[in-house]
Amino acid sequence: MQHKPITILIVDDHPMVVEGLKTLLSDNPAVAVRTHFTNGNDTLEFLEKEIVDVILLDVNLPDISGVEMVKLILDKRATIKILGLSTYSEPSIINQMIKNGVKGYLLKNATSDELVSAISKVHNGEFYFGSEIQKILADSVAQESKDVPKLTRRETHVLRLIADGKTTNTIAEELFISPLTVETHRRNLMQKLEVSNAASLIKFAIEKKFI
Amino acid sequence: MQHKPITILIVDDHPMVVEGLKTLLSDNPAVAVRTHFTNGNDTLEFLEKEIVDVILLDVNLPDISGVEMVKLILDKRATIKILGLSTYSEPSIINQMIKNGVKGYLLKNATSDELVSAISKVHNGEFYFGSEIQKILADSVAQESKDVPKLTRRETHVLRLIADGKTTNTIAEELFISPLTVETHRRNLMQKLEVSNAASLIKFAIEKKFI
DNA sequence: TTCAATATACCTGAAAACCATTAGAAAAAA
DNA sequence: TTTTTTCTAATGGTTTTCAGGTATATTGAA
Repeated sequence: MQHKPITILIVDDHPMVVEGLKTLLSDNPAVAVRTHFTNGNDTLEFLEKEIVDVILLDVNLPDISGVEMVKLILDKRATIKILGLSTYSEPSIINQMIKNGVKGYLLKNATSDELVSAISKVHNGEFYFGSEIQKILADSVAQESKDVPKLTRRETHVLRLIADGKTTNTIAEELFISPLTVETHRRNLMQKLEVSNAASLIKFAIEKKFI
Repeated sequence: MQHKPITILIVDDHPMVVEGLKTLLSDNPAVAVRTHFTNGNDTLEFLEKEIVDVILLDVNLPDISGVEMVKLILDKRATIKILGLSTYSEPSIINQMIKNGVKGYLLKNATSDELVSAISKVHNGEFYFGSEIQKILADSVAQESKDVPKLTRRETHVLRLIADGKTTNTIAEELFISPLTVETHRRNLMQKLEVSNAASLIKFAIEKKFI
């Protein structure tokens, strides 16, 4: 049975990758690369007038973040299936992309087969996440549920300032609150995070990207 | 004037990039991609018997680190010109690669022109570093010369332990020295690093990869 | 071998951080 | 609207850090 080919839009600022994708997909009659863009704005402009079936979207574009792009594209064209594409796998970004509506996610070390399979899956309304991505997702879910004890906004703010090396008094001045309050926050932070000194607190802050 | 084409070996575990490079280079009669490998060991095995002019070497291979690869390749075939290739630019890695003997460095968002130009330059015995890389190198040199005030081995060790969240007494026990000595080290560290509290000390330690 | 750098150790006082607990006001959630 | 959470603040005490200086053994390089 002969279908119309799936039309593809490539959005990636790496010429090597763009050419690679085109080459990898050129053998396959089931897909047709319509065109490509190297930044977010051109892509959005194109989508004002035209439409494709699947977008291969690099996460790191020079102008607009991948996470933002997903939202903007789907606001405009809700039916387009977006397949995220990145070199390394950052759980938080992947999570956000999924929250915003990507239908699949590929690492750039994916094989030609994976690529085609991912495209046809998302085009059929299914999801596609490679085994590596699935592992990351599982890990991040597991971590989220146990690790991070949900800091309040104020606590997060105070933690950031503590980790900046600021003293209790400085923080108090900066936030227009009493040093005693700052100390209370610090103590609550240490309790929540189950640490017993400032060092571990700062380590936590840096590791969890609070800084 | 018609030269023999420059023979190229591509080493990268991303099929998309490999295909992209091949496509980008296929137009140009001055270069000829001999073959490609997706890991370090296969590459080294190949180089036992064969030789090429220029190797396009991805920094992040699955088996051997890029830095190590440069050394291993040049140990075997000192005349080969190696052009480093990576998506993101990590100063320390780039520096190490250069120390080990790469003749140039490209980011994967390089254009086709840059790519060809880089290849021909390194083949002619020149160096090639894109403007972004040059900026990184300049920055890292500038930083190195002023920032890091050369900690002694002991100080580094103590710093690591402090940043691990260990108390003075614990550190003292662990190193079989007096807690007072640990405090002295801490004090000297703070003086050297020009910070006035433990928090900043830990931040320094983490940022400078002491941990 | 001498000298400089390093690692070790100690003292002291002031400042800051840490611990435990309580509690009212404000904001968010139910 | 009521309930819960969060933010604020205080008391009072203990521990740790910070900053000043001093001093000795060890090590490595000139």
